[in-house]
Amino acid sequence: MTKRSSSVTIRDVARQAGVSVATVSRYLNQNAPVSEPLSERIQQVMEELAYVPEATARQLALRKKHTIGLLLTNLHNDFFAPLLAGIEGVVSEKGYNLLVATCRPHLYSDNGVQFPLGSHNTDGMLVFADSLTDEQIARFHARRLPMVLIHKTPAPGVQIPFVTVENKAASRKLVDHLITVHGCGRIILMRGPEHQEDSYWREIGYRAALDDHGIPFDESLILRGAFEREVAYNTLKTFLQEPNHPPFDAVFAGDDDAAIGIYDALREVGLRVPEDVRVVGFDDSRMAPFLTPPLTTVRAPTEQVGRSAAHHLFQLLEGSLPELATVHATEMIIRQSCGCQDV
Amino acid sequence: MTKRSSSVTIRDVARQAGVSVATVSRYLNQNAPVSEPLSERIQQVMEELAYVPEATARQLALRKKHTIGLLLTNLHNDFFAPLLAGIEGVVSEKGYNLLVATCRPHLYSDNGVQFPLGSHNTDGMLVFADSLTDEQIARFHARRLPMVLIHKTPAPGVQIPFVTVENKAASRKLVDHLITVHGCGRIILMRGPEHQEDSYWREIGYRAALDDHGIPFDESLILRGAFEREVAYNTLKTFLQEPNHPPFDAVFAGDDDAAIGIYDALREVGLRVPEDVRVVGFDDSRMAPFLTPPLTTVRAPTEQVGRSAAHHLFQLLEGSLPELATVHATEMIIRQSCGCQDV
DNA sequence: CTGAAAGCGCTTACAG
DNA sequence: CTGAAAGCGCTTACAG
Repeated sequence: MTKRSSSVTIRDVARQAGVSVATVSRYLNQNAPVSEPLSERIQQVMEELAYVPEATARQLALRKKHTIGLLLTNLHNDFFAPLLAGIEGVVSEKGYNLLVATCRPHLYSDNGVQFPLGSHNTDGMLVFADSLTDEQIARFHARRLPMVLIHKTPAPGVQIPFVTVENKAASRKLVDHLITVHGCGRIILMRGPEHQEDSYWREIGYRAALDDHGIPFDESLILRGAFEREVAYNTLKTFLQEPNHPPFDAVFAGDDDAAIGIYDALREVGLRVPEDVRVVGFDDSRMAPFLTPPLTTVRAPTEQVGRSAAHHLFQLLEGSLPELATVHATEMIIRQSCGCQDV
Repeated sequence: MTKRSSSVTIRDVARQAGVSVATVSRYLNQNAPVSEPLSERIQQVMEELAYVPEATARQLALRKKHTIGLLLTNLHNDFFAPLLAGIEGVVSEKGYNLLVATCRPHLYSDNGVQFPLGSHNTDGMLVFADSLTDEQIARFHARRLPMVLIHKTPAPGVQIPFVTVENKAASRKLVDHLITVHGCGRIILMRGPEHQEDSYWREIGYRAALDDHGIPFDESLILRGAFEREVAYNTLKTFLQEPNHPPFDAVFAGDDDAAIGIYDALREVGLRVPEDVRVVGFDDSRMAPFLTPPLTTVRAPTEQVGRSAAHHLFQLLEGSLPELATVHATEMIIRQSCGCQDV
């Protein structure tokens, strides 16, 4: 019952068991032989004292944190649940800890910014999309912090493994479907966040599809959606309230979450999906099949992306080189919001 | 360019700046006066060397981790996204780190189990539902680890703050609605996980409503749902395949996620919601209003629960005593799955 | 197989 | 205002 600290340390158990701390440490880590009798004494004392090793001391001595960091842009999208589930699964399987933080680097200047995650508290990081700028990523990389990027490609020449999803071809196919099968010609594109890669490639796919059919690109049909339900809702609402907005017959929502906002905005002005306007999304979130009408979208294996990313990070930590680029396949899922009948 | 470690330490900057490490430390923490000239030198050297303080060393010296732990049962339910968002918000606002882990204590014996989270790596823990047994909680509590329980009440006599949601009255009202307004009399209850409190109180509410109307409780109408979509689906499917299963006219899904599984199972055997069977849920997840038909349910302020819990934990860490019991109000949300018309 | 001792990178009385 | 030194709780050569 000492005054200074209520917690029992390795010294306490060593003293109590009549051995050196080195021996206790060895027993604990099973990394050097310890005789039977001593082992028993130590084990017993540890239980009596309910000893639990102080992780930070161990981390300091070993210069290894045994934890990986996950940097996200936010948590307000159902997209993140499966991503987290995938990551957490492999992290815990490896016996590691998972530190989760959100970070919007574009929001604040670089001066004196202390990042929530970095080499000071993790052995490696999973960096989602735009949670870090290219410059910040480069800085971490220069200091040799193991990283893998998720839904984000490193800057040219920077060799950081990344795992993402096929965006362009799938988007092109989706928009092509709208054009070819449903005769759409005035398709609104609800963009994702500025400078976001998924957003970028989905737009490229959209443009390619238009091009394929000789439909001119119309800037007035490009709206800001941010991959967020509320934002998409508000943007479309504003667009619709404009007395003479350009005509349109479909909207490519950017992602499923935005599609929901779009459904709402459309409904409020009495436009029916898909009769009056066709809507398609991206992600195939858990919700997509249950919307009214069920959402035609692109399936992205988000949980799998989480798992791959985590695996690759561990490969890095273990000294082997994972593939630099991992692009998971996506698949068009036809449901009814595009105008198709029940499948 | 030393061999041993690529990272620069406080000694390096002290040496380079021609001051003692104590001074660097003081400058860093701004907790003791440092003269202008030295401050400038130090600042400059820190930048030159790109110095970033080693968190673990600091944690060890201060005996404070500056991180809180969140223990979950799993991540495969959309319920967790808003919970995490609420928690992460206040944690990062406080400048703390968030360690996330999942844990199913009922699955393995207590022998030699090393918990992923505890006093060895956190300053305090947020414990969700049954991620820990009462006994395990008691053990952590005995060692004075600050904790707040989420959607879980401490064992009798154990004084640990908890934040949860009103389950019983809301469930009673919901079931009463089914009986009174829609004339249901054979209502299936899809239970949540075994021994789970939310599940327990929702059942109590269900029974109370039955009682209010003199409807006898029928064990054969109680099904296992686990608050999981797949489980609920399978259980109901099995039930329906039984050649002479008891008749029923409604199902109280336990939670919204289970409700989705129920929709599916019902649809597959050609039963329509709400015409043939009424369905109600609990949580009011983001998905609920978009289901077909829109789900009548109970709104639980999950993100707010996350915020409260985190706030209370910080109060504990700051030495003040938060309220022991925080029960957030819930509210019945009538939509169409119960048979009501568009509201 | 076991122990004494140095070291991991910080902080903070204590003395000046 | 500043520095020398002890301490936080571990691990691991080094010597036996």
